[in-house]
Amino acid sequence: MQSVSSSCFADVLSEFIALTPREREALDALELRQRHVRRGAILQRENEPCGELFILRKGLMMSYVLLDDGSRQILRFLFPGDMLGISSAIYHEAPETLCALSDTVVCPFDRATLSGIMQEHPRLSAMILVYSQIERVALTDRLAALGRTSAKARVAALLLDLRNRLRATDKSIDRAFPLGLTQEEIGDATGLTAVHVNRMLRQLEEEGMIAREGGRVTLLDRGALAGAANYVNRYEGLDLRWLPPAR
Amino acid sequence: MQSVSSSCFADVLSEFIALTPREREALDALELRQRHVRRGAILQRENEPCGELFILRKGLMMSYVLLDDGSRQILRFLFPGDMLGISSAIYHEAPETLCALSDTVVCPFDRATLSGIMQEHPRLSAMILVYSQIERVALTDRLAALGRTSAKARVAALLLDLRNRLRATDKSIDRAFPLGLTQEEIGDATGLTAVHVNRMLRQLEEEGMIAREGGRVTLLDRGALAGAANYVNRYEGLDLRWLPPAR
DNA sequence: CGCAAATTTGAACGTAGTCAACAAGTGTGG
DNA sequence: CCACACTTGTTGACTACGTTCAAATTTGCG
Repeated sequence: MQSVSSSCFADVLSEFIALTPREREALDALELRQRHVRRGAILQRENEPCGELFILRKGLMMSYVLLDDGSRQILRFLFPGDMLGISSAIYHEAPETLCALSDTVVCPFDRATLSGIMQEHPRLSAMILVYSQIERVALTDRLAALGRTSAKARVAALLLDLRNRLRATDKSIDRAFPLGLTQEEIGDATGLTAVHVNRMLRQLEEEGMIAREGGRVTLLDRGALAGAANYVNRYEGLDLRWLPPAR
Repeated sequence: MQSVSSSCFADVLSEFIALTPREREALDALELRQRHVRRGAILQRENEPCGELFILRKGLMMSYVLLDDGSRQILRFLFPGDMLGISSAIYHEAPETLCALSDTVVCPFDRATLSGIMQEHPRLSAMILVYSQIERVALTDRLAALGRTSAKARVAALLLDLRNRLRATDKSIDRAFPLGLTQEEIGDATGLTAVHVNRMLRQLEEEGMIAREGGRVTLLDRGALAGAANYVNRYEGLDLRWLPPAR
């Protein structure tokens, strides 16, 4: 664990509002320490007491729950700049597991630091609420996908979402990106079996909507994919004019 | 629309923390006005600009999205004391529709009022964040249910959840409660067809887990239902010791 | 190079969907 | 108070999407 300078979370917020120096300084407190987490390692386990929150600085993680028949539901993929474990912080025991999908770097901080920011910076409080609401809406989109769309649509939506979220931190990504997930993981995110995910990917490929080679996916026809998936990018279309003034 | 006195939302928060007079007064600002909404009426429509937020004071509502094949996914049932439309407030256009399932009373307020509370009352900001996280976790439970559990388990989970949420505002409810939903609505919430919901209810009844008569449901064996559903009440087990001090 | 994990494919199966018809409520207006 | 229309609930027969199981093949990694 070593000390670092500027906040990754602040960079994400800067996409939407101009942070004041004081605000930026307060956010830096979230990322004073950093910890390396190897691929496959678990940062927080479901039903265990949860001490810390984290900012994900580098790499890809996921949150999931295990059902008592042993099956897994992946709730969310986590990208650099995401705040991890807010929902766990409000419970005595974590409602979900956090696990690294690649080698990652996270910055741990405690509830008191969050509490301090909420005391001193109403506009940052509001932005944290906004972020948790964006996540909420993204979850409802996935709920609708699992409840009411076909296997092909769910896989297409996942590919589009991955592409957009990767692009948020790496503007060089356009049509192609490294998948970084096994077909079993795609299945656990979309409520399908790995076998059926395979068939759906193949079908999307045969229909010319995507191409695959060596773990990389290319979205050949984003329009057609979006149509098949009725996908909405929830990081767009925000209205933040009502936020409290910066302090 | 007429003026009323004490806040319904404050009552909900009081279950978890002791509000100061100043805090209670600030929350009263959310419920200065009230509006009656008839069964079936729509309070906010998906993809339309969203002006107001609401506190639900009386009755039952739901939020849902429509997919472009015309199918509907019900995202959440809303009960007295719930804050409605936070997620809509952060977007230019509402991501979901709000619709009354019974005759209801809501208290409309605007973003500026919320913003004002967040400026003056850090602990209330934190509680609003806590509430949105409880809702988030409840959504992930449903995501896991749709992705990874059987039709019977989803229906059982919905019945348990309805019972617990109704009981939160009416302690007289124990085993029996008025369902207040059509089988089609249960299907749209659980990702099933009305026909299959009917079969599942019948099966739960035949197995002695529930009883039905005239729109009322009785949960005869909550343990067995909870087992079939792996259901967790997310309004329990909170850890709020870290909240900022009241102001 | 050798092993384990991941992917691919086929065949059989089963859960839930679809379609259709009928019954039971529910509310409205005559 | 009844007649009618409409919504909701119920049931059966058939269909289909996605699962399960199994085996072969490829990929990635130590």
